[in-house]
Amino acid sequence: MGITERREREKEEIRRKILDAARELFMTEGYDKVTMRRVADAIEYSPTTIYHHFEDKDDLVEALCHEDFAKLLEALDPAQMPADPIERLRQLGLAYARFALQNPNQYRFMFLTPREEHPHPEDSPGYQSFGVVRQMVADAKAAGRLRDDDVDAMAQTLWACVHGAVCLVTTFRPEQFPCVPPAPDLVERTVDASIRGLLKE
Amino acid sequence: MGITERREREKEEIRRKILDAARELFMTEGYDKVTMRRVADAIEYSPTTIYHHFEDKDDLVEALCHEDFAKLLEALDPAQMPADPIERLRQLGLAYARFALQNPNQYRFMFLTPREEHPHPEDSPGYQSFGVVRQMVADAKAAGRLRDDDVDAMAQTLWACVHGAVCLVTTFRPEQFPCVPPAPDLVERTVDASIRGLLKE
DNA sequence: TCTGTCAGTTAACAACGTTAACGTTAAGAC
DNA sequence: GTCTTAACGTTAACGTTGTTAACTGACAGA
Repeated sequence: MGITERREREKEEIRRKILDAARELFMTEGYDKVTMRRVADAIEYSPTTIYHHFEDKDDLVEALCHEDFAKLLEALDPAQMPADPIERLRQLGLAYARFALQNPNQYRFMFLTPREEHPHPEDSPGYQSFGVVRQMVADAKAAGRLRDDDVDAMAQTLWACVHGAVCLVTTFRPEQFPCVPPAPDLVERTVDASIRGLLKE
Repeated sequence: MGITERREREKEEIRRKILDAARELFMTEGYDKVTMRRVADAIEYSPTTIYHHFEDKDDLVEALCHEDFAKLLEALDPAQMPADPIERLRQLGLAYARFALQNPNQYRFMFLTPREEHPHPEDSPGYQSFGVVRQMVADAKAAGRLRDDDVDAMAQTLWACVHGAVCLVTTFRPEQFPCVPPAPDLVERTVDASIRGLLKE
């Protein structure tokens, strides 16, 4: 049975090659510039080959971003956060923002592109990432530090605020910002303000 | 000179027709579905004609959104807001969100599409819209209600938070939300939390 | 040795943004 | 009244995109 295994391995290898080439293009030039032909050129295969490994372009980019959700989940590792529940939340927000600013194109696709697709399954990194936020909010609430009872709503509120800040910063170049360029610490300020807005008192 | 005037008028009319047809497509089906050919079909002209009125597709959509910035500015009319500076800010945030939720496709193009283009000129509705926010934050600060001194940074923070909430709500359908569907009042909650996060005390 | 599967190819399709080349119309110059 | 010129419209094409049908060749298993 070593032959079919080698076949499997080879198939996996070229799938990997496609993903790597696509990621390179995606990170440096964005979604539009990832054309099937350019990816094919990069790996020195014909465009049709890609369709033997991915259903279509969206499926390819989806696979790319599936991997990135795993990276996001890693970046949010609670083990690396301080003990104080509020300080933990703060560091979580900053880690999330750091990921977004370091991978703006992936971030756009992950959180800014409407999907026809079904929800993330419960064991997916995407689902789990939100679970981390939710858990930390629940902890802060259990510690009596939050003003509200609805953990989900509070977690979503925090997420929304940080999401908004990184969207603005990654969409507009500084000189395109309305009136004045973005405060250099806009993301931090947003994290702080949104958390403060949920605190008791 | 009545003739050249009629010519002008006719030219303006077809420009209007193009814009209206494009807006219809844009609102109901989104940016991708606005193809030059479909717009041309809708107004019963050849695609080439559009190029006599707009430089290219982006120029067309840009013109569309220029009109929408004017609508946004209208929607933010401070005259319709209550007197209390904090309550004013709150109503401003809600009005902004209402505009975004009612015109999701335009909103995406206005605030979520990276532009090569230069900043909005000072007298443009886009620039002025942020001016409204800025002014209300300045008023609240003058009333001694805010904790911080940097008016621009605070205005941007508020903007970021509301922006984030409407982005999430317009990007994901409820069943695609991670873990649980969005709190029905997520936008309100975000407005409230972000303002609260800037208050003195 | 034959057969069927599977990974890869070429060549084409339809749709897109865009443009060159070509009418047609009519305003303004003489 | 005739000529020129500009404006506005057309058709037909170019190059690019995602995608697919139809073929080719290798090779495991009977």
